Amino acid sequence: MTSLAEENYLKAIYKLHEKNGGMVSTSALAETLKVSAASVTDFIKKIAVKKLVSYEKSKGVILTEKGRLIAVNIIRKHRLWEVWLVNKLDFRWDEVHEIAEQLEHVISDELIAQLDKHLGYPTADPHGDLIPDAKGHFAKSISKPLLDCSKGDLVKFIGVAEHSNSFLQYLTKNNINLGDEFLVTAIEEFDNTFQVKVNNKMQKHLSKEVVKNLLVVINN
Amino acid sequence: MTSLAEENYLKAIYKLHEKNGGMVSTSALAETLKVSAASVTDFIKKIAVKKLVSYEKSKGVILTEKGRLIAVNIIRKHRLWEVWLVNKLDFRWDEVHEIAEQLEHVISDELIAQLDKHLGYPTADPHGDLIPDAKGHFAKSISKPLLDCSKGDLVKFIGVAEHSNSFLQYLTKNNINLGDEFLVTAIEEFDNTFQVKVNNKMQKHLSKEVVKNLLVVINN
DNA sequence: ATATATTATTAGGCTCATCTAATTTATTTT
DNA sequence: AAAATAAATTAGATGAGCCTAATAATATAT
Repeated sequence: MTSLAEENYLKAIYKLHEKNGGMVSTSALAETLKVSAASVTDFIKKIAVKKLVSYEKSKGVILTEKGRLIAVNIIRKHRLWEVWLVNKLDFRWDEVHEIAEQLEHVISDELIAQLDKHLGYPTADPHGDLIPDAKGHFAKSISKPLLDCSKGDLVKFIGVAEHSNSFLQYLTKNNINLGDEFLVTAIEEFDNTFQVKVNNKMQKHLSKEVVKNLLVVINN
Repeated sequence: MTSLAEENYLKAIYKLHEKNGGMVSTSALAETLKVSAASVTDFIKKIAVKKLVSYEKSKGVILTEKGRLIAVNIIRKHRLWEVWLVNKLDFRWDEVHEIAEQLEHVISDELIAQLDKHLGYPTADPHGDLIPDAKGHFAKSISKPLLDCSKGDLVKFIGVAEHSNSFLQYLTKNNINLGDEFLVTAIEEFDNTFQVKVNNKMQKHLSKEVVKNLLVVINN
């Protein structure tokens, strides 16, 4: 059916397309999957035959609907497992990715249905990423980077755009957590650094790199 | 490190040795792993080089301590996952084996430690099989088949010797559950059928095949 | 103790997912 | 537009884990 390698290729194609749009290049896939470009060319030719991607020689690939459904289903499983790891097993949000990378490949629709129920049908994972439903449908995201906010905005921090452990740990270390309320008290035009008041208590000074990766929704 | 195939071979060798004692034959492994005898010969030569088994040509294999530790660890993971599936996700005891077969290969000592804690450090899986500790040590089993009991014995049903879905479903259908108390009211010498009073309520007539596979401990 | 039947091993090959090196195609730069 | 650089593809090979068919070793029966 769908091998481990196939699942990983489809997921990588999905994520790269989501990030950069358009066709996904051989080299980008080689980079994210840590295999040679030659291996990628080989493999995508095989999954193109299976109608999981459409492939234009030397241009790149894009998922077909069939391929997209498989990819989204893996993402659904990945995010549900992450919720479980954080909410039930007390892992931190910077510890769960690698474990979920393994769990996402376990095959059992029954299992995922029961897990979803056990977790109370969560709509987002511990990083604020939306969890698609069993049919591969995502809720419409209403968040935007804090960078796009204006002085005086009162917002709620609901997700991260960057998932690196170093960024997650930076936030934890600085006591910035999902659900926090930010009031933008000042924006420095010159370097795009933000002054925010967190939960109406501590004042924080955040770099452009940080505010670009904090996803927020306008509060009320 | 340890591939999926390797884990499955080691587990199969462990289980066959546990069941039949002595060296494990090529044909028995081929049968349980559903591969050809030639593949088994090939594979055990490889894991013998890795010192996971000791192999005597045409005699069979037996696990080394190194191999045994890996096998027991997989069994530990399998049984912990089964407990989770039944206790937390509400699966029935006849539904969990196949799912646990996949989950047991997930690699993360941290995960297993947290899962164990989340489950309250269980000592047996939903079929009454003992769960080894993280060092690969089993508690000494004190159960025996109901078949070995005598008239008048008051015992507690704590495990099954046979794990087939048909047997598990037979028990469920007949409302015989782990933890039930049996009073042996009569034994038919001729065919080894047992009359038992379950939980001091219903009287049941059990075949030899059944009483052979019900594991019990003497109550008080 | 020899013949028969069973079980195990060897020999040779296959597929999957990967690799490196060589070549071709596409994109930039001058 | 030609030259230089970058990206993608092809060709040929490898290791893991499996296969079938042929042979060898062991166990069983006569």
